[in-house]
Amino acid sequence: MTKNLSFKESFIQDKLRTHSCNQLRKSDIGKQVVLMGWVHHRRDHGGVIFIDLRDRDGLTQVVFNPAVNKQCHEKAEDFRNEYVIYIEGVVQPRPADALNTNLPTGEIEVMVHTVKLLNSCRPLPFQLDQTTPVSEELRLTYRYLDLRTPYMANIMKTRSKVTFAVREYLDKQGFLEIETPILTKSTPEGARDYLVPSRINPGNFYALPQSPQIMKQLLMVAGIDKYFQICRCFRDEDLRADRQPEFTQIDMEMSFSTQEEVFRITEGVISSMFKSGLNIDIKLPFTRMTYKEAMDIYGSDKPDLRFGLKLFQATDIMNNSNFKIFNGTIANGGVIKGLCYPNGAKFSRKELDDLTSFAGIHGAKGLAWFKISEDKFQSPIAKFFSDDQLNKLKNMGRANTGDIIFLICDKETVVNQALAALRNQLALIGNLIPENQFNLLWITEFPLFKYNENEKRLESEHHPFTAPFTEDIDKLDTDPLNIRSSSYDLVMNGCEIASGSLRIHNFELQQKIFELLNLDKKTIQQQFGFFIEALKYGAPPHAGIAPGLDRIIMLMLGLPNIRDVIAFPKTQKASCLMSKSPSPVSEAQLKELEIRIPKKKPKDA
RNA sequence: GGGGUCGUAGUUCAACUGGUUAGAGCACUGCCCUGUCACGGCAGAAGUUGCGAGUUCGAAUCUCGUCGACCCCGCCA
Repeated sequence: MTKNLSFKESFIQDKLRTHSCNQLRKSDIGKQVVLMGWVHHRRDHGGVIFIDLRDRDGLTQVVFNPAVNKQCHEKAEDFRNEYVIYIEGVVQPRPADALNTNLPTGEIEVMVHTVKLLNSCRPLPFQLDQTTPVSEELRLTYRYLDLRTPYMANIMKTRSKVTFAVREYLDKQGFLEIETPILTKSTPEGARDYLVPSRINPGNFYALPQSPQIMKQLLMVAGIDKYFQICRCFRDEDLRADRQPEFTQIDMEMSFSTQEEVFRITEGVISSMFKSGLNIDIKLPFTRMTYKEAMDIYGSDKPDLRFGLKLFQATDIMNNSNFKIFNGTIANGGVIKGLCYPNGAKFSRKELDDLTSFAGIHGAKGLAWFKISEDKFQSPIAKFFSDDQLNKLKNMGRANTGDIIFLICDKETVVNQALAALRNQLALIGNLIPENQFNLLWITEFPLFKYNENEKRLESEHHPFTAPFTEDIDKLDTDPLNIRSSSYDLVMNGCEIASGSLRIHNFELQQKIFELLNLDKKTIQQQFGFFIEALKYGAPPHAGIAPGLDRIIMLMLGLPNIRDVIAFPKTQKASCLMSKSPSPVSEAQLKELEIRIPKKKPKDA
């Protein structure tokens, strides 16, 4: 047992703290106080010992002076980093030359006259003083230590405040918070489900919800009128910096509602989050843009509007040249789009090669570039084009001397995807993105369907419960790919942070949509039968949206990944380094579930 | 499934082109120090260079495989 640690003493009995470690100020001088917390730093001068006592909220310097209390001082000699201690003492002013202006409590200190060791601490796997960086691998393995750091503690506090603000706002707007099942039903379409085997019904599985979509619509049928839930969603897909297999949505649904009302409520939710989390007043209402506009000008349905670099059409200008690759691609239905990057003529050959391979990662087969100098177009392919073409290109890109124009020629989807990625990349390397700016943007009028080339069938762009755009509804049988939907996304700084739609509340229309998605009658009946049935019993018109809580907080705090806003996140391989999950289970457990794991074949077999 | 970056003491990093006993800061241990706040001083302990093969007289360094972390593509209604 650690020196000086007695089990008896280590329980605090009936004593409570009088203050947190970020509470005492000059006005408290003279008070008797009780503080408890962690030893953040110990400074031992042989005589007097200073300890920075830390809790969630901050630091307070506590002083052990042998001249004041010998026993306390002797105990403090053995204290080490992260020991948990109890102190009683008197708040006193610091000497005028020993103030610490870096600490809110820096004008005072507590002279200790009673001390108890509540717990000791082994040497740490990493230091918590944030003076040296720590690998994330280690932080995740000892997440409970990582969460003690002011950095993580502050994120958790902000997250809590923001979440509370959401509840408060939606409660005032008349929303009911209702929980929906975590053990629910697997449905086709969408992401891969996490499955949970049923012991009582062997061979059958629950699915964890990708979102409570159907349940919240059923709550509308149930007359709940306005529902919300801060709910966990699960999707068994590969992870990214901004994607975790379980994440939290602010799930909302409202009856007898319109897009305008959903926007108003959502803008209220978001602005209350910013107000409570950052004390920032977000400008309302948010900007709006149609999907078509966004794709035309930015090549993306989540454009970052904090910088320009708009795309332009160059198909007509650059067609019919001596450059056969362009001509051929256009003849096959391809397009040329481009963007002008100011002062880009100074890019080296290596930088351009890097940008070309970057475009390649995002699907482009090549990246054409034209450096603009006085009366000259420097480019490996300039020779294939007439002066007239090149001048028109310069005009189209509004290029000046010293700029560079990039062109990509391919199928429109590829062109847009690659140029949108290139646009973001150029903004990044050119430092064109202003800091501390929050650009919120509604994208509307998404297509209802997209075509899945592999499966040769229509897929929902949003989800199958999305209502078609009223004006386009008669195209269902004739021109489904050109139907717009009543769905909308909210984009912040080029990141999708919410997605929603007006829903289908008519069972015949819902059935029709399922059929267009090429789901056979049996599947529809098995997977969605109960839902279609519900729509037959007086389902009201309803609409909803689901902002992603983790992502919004990540962006609000300007963090590079979503893991930092989640207390116990998973690694890119979806495992928890701390608990080592997922992990094998016992034969007995598997037997109970009637699950057999096939033996792994040796690799060379 | 694919591409890329990385893995050295508890930790953060170093170790030149393959060449002596793999070094330093912090943490840790011991001693000293009564106004520090990333306190200071002296001394010490601490290494399967992720793991496994291979090349070589010789591997932290080169090659292959494997495990893990991160970023990206595919995927994510």
